[in-house]
Amino acid sequence: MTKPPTANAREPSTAPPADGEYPFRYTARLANVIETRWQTYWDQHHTFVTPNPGDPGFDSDKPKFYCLDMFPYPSGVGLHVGHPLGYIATDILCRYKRMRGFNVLHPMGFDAFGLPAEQFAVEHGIHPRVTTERNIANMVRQLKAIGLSYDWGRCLATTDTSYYKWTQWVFLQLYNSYFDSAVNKARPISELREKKPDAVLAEHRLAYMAEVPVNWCPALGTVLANEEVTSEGRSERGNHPVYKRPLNQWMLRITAYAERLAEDLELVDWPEPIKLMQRNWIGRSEGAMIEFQIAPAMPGPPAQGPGSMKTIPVFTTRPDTVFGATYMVLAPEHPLVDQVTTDQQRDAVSEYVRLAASRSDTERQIDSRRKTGVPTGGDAINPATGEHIPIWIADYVMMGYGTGAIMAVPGHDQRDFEFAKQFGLPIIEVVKPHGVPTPGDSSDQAFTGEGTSINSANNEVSLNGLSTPQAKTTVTRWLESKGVGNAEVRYKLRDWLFSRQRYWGEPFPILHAADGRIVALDESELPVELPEMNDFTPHTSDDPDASPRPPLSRAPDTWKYVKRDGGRFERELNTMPQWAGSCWYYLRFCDPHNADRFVGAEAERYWMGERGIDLYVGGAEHAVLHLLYARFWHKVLYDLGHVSTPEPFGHLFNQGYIQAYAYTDERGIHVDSEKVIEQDGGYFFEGRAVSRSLGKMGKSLKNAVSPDDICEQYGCDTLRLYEMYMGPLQASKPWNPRDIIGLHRFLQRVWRLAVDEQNGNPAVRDEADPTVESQLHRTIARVEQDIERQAFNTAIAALIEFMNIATTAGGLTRDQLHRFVLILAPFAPHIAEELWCKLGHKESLAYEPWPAFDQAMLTENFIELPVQLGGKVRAKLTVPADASVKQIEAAALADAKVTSLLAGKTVRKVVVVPGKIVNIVAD
RNA sequence: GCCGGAGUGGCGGAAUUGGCAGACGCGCCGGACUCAAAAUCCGGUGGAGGUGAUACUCCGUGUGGGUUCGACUCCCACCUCCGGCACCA
Repeated sequence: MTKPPTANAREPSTAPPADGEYPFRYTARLANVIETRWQTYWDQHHTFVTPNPGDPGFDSDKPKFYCLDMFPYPSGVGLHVGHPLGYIATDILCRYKRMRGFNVLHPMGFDAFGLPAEQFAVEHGIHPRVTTERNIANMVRQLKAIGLSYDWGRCLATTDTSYYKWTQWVFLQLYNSYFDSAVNKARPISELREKKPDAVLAEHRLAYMAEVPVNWCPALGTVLANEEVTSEGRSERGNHPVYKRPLNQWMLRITAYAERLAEDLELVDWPEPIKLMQRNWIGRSEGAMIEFQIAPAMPGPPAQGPGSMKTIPVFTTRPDTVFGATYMVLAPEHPLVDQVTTDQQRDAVSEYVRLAASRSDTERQIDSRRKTGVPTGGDAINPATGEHIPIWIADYVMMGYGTGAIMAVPGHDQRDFEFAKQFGLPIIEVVKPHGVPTPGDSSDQAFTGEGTSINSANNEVSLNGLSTPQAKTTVTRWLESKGVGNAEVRYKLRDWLFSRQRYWGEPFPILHAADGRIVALDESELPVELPEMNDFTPHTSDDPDASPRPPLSRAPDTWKYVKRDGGRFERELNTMPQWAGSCWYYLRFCDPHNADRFVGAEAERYWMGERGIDLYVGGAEHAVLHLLYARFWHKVLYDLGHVSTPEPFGHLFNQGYIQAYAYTDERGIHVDSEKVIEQDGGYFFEGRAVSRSLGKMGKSLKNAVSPDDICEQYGCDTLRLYEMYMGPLQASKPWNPRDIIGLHRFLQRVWRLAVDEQNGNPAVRDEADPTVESQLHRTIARVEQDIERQAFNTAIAALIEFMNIATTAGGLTRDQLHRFVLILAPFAPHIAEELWCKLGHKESLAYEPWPAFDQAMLTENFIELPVQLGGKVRAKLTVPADASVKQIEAAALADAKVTSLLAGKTVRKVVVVPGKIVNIVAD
C-alpha cells in the first residue's frame, strides 16, 4: 500500500493567535495550532514506533500489551465520528499503558479488498487500486488528526501484494492439510498421502472444491456465504434476491473445527452474549443416529439379498421418543426419494419435488408455518416397534442439516405434530410430563419437554418409567447393540464457502489442468498478483440460472494460462472473499515487513504471548463472521505449528454504536441530516416537514458527522474527550453536538488554570492547598481505576471534578500541575504535551511514569454517616473514620435529631455498616 | 416464536460488593462583568407540597408483586425499545 503520508504539517505559526485581550486563550484556533505541532512532533520523533524483540531500543524486561482495533474498510467518504469511538478508547489505554511501563503494540491497517471499490471502479472506470490508495491516504490523515498513537510504521492494507502473498500462503496451508479426527487437529496432507490415492485426498483437505448448493446472487454476479445472506433470503450487501443452486466452488472445512471452536470459547475473556452468539451459530446438539430400514415394496420375503437392505439414517436429539415415531420425512432433495417412491405416487412426488426446488428460500420463509408434503407410498420400519411407518417428503425438512431425513414423532415435536394433524397421521404419546398427569388434553401442542417415558417397550428393552436422560442413554445403548444406531453430536455450522466471482480480492494460488486436476502452486511461486484489467464488470443478471462468469475470465491470456511440465494450466478465476484478509492481519502486525515468513517466530511469540491479543476492540456486528473465521484460521496455523496460542483474541471488548438523529420525508426516504432545521418543535428539510428517528450513524441514514468538522470547531482533544464522555464504551448512545461545548470548556479551564492568557507563561502558585493535594491523590486513584476497567466517561468526570476544586482553591503548584498534566495526557494528549512543554520539559511525556498516589491521602479522619430510621435518611452523623460499630451505634442513638424522632418508640434493631450507613428499626 | 442487552431528571449519563438515587456534563433560571452582546466567572436546578427566606413533609430509577433493617441493584410476572437466530430434527 501507500506509505502513510508524512504529516500534513502546515508549520504551526509562531505568533500567538489574536483573540482580543486574551491572545493565549484556549480556543479552537489555538487548539488546532497545538495539535498540529504535536502530531508533527510525534511523527518526526518516531515517538510511537514500537521496536520488536531483537530491534535496537527493545526492552525485554517490560511486559507486553497488544491492543488492537478492528481495522476499517477504506471507504470513499472517509470516517464519521462513530468510527474513532473505539480507536480513541484503545488510544487512551495504550497511552496509559506506556506510562505504566508496558511495551505497547498498537497498530492500524485497512481491510481494503471488497465490493465498494470494485463497484466504484465499474461505475467510474478508475482502477480499484487507485481509489483504495486514495481512500487510505485520506483516512490515515483523519486518524492522525485525532492524535491516535499508532505505530504507523506497521500500517498495512490487505490489498498490498506483500500482504496478500501471505494470505495466499495461509490458503496453501489449508489446502495442504487435513483434519485428523483421531487427534482432533490439522496435519499436513503429506502424512496422509502415503496411505491414500490422490482422488481421496481431496475429500480430506481443509480447502477443497465441491459441487454444493450455494447462495447465488445474480444481481451481484457472485455467490455468498451463508453468513452473508439475511433471514429473508437476500444479500446482506445490497439486499438483492439470493437463490440456492449447485455450483462447483471452493470450500473451507470449518466444520472439522466446530467442536474446538465451541469449546475453546472457555479459554477467552469475551462478553458472554458474544460467546453465546458463536455457540448458537456453531449449534452443537447431542443425540443419536438411528437407521430406519426401508420396508420391501412387495409383500413377501423381506430381502432379496444382503445388498438390497437399504436403510435411511436419521439424526435425532430425542432418541428416547423413537417408540413414538409414526412416520418418516425426507427432504425433497434427498437422494433416496426416488427409490422409496411407489409407482402410484411417482407423479405426485416429482411434482412436489419440482415445486419445492422452484421455491426460493424467501418463499419458504414467508409461510414457514404452513406444512406441505406428499406421501412417497413407501414404508420404513421403526427399529424400536418393528412397525411399518409411511415415508413422506416435505420441505420442512432441510437437506442441509442432519441427514436430510427425520423420524417424525408428532407426540413430542411441534413441527411433526402440526404436520400429523394436517395429514391425519397417528400421534402416540411416549413421554409424560413430570408431576401432573398430562394437564388437560393438549390438542394443539406437542409436549416437547423432558419427562418420563411411557408406551416405550419391546421384547428386548423398556424405557417405561425412565426419565428422559435415562431413556436416551438406555435406548441408544440398545440401538448400538442392535447395530442400528449410535450416539452422535451434530453441528449447525456448515463449511465455509470461500470463493467469489469478483475482481478485487486475493487470487487463489491454484491451477486447473485440462483433465480437471487441481494443482496448488508452490510457496516459492507466490504471490499470484491480480492481473491489470480495465473492465471489472461482473456478469450480473436477473436470471437465477445464468452461469457465473467471474471478471478474471477476461484477464489476459498471459495471466490466465500457465505452462508447466509441457502442459497448459488455467489459473483459478475466482477470488477469495473479503473475510480472508482480516483472518490473520493481527499476526502480520507483529512483524509487518518480514519478507521470508508470514510473521517472524520470535515476534509472534512475544506479542501474541500466552493468551494472544490483550485487548481487541470492535463492534458486535462481527460476533459470528470475522471472529469465527479468524479463530478457525488461527487454530489451523496453531495445529501446524506456525503460531503459539490456541486462540488469537484473549480479551474482546465490544464498543457500542454512535447513533444520530435521522430524518425521513413523507415518502420515507432519508434526507441529509445536515440540511434539516428545527422550527417550532418540528423538523423541516427544504421547507417540507420531516420526521425524526434515532439510528446508527452512517451513510445509509444520511446522518454521518465528520470528525474533521468537529476538530476544526473545537480541536481534536475536545472531540476525544466528548466521545469518551458520552457514556460507557459498550453502550450505544446518541451524538448530541450541543454537549460538546462542555468538554471544550473543561480544557479551557485547564489551560487557564495553568497558563496566563495574556502572555502564555505558566501560571502556578507556590504553596500547595492541602485539600487540593488530597483531592489530586484521590483523582489519580480514580482515573487509574477507571481506565483499567474501561470506564472512560467516569475517569473524565473525575478529572473535571478535580479541575473544579482546583479552580475554586485558586490554582495548582508546579508539582501538582505536573501530575495533573500526566493523568490528563491519555485523554487529551496534545494540550497535555503543550503544558508539559511549558513546564520546561524538552521531551514528550508519552513515556513518563504514571504519577503515584498515597493511599493514606485517600482516607479521611472523620466521615459523615447517614442515619436511617425505618429505611429513610433522617440524620447525618460525623464520626472518626476508625470508629467501632459500638461507638457508631452509641453516637447515632445519642444524636439529638434521632432521639427526638425516636421519642415514644422502642428500638428493635440497629444496623451499623461502618463507613456506609446506620439504620435504626423502631416501632 | 426462541436467545441476548437495555429502560434512572428537560437531555447524555453516575451510583465498583444490597447501604445517602441523580456524580459529572449539557440545557434552563438567576447574578457578576459589559453602553450592549458574545465569551468568561459565581450561584440555583428530580417532582409535588410547605415557608418571609430557612426548616420540614410526601412522592420518585418502565409496570405489578416479593425477599431484606435497607432494593436502581436480588427473585417472580408483565410492558416497551435495541441486537441476534429462526421449521436445525
